[in-house]
Amino acid sequence: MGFREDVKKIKALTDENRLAIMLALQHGEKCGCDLLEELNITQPTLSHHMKILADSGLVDYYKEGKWMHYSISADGVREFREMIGSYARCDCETDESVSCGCKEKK
Amino acid sequence: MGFREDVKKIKALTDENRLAIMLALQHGEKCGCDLLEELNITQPTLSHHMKILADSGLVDYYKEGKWMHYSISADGVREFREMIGSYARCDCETDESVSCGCKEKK
DNA sequence: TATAAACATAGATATATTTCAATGTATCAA
DNA sequence: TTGATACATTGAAATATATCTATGTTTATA
Repeated sequence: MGFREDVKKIKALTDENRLAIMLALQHGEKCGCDLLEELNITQPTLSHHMKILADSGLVDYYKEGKWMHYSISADGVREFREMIGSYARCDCETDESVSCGCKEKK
Repeated sequence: MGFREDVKKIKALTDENRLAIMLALQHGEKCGCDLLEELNITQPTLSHHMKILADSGLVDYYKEGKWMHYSISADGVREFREMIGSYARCDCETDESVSCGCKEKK
């Protein structure tokens, strides 16, 4: 099972600061210094979070001189949502023939 | 910001066993004993994970005699995906006028 | 070259999470 | 009533995570 990679990607969104960063990037790219002003965290902490978001594929980045520019990855977002959808889904027409073994234990 | 609750919900899917449980429930409800047979974990560990999934709203349950019956919550899944989509999204037509402050520092 | 700015890395600490063994509770059956 | 089954709770141990301070690296500028 390749759950480990998916868990790692989903963990990108399990931190309040990283959620705030995703919202901050929704209207276009920003550099690290801009993000630092919006979030009450230190620069090393921001660096830590941006690495996690970039590794997940949700955030793209490029370096321009001294500045790192971050933006939401449209492809990353699409793939992320598809991946989430593969777990957060249900076959709503429940097939009783595959229901649980307790039925037979009665 | 109400990020804390969303982080808590997203954490429901950041464990390999809980992802396996979501897949195991995709074709209909199952009782705890069935899930125990599929997952190489102890009963208290399963109980722990089911509580987290139920608290997130992704999984419904009811008790029937000795047995707990678990199933995917269609409403929970829909709300979960909408919540994820509020963070994993981008306004793809980037408005340059709102780009980051570094532009002016040059 | 020397300095400053932006960012990354290393190390330490506090907290959170996963897991299990042991035990408790509720339900059913003999 | 007694024993067995299914599940929950408690407490402990190992691991992971978030955060900071201190420091290193890269780039631009005086």
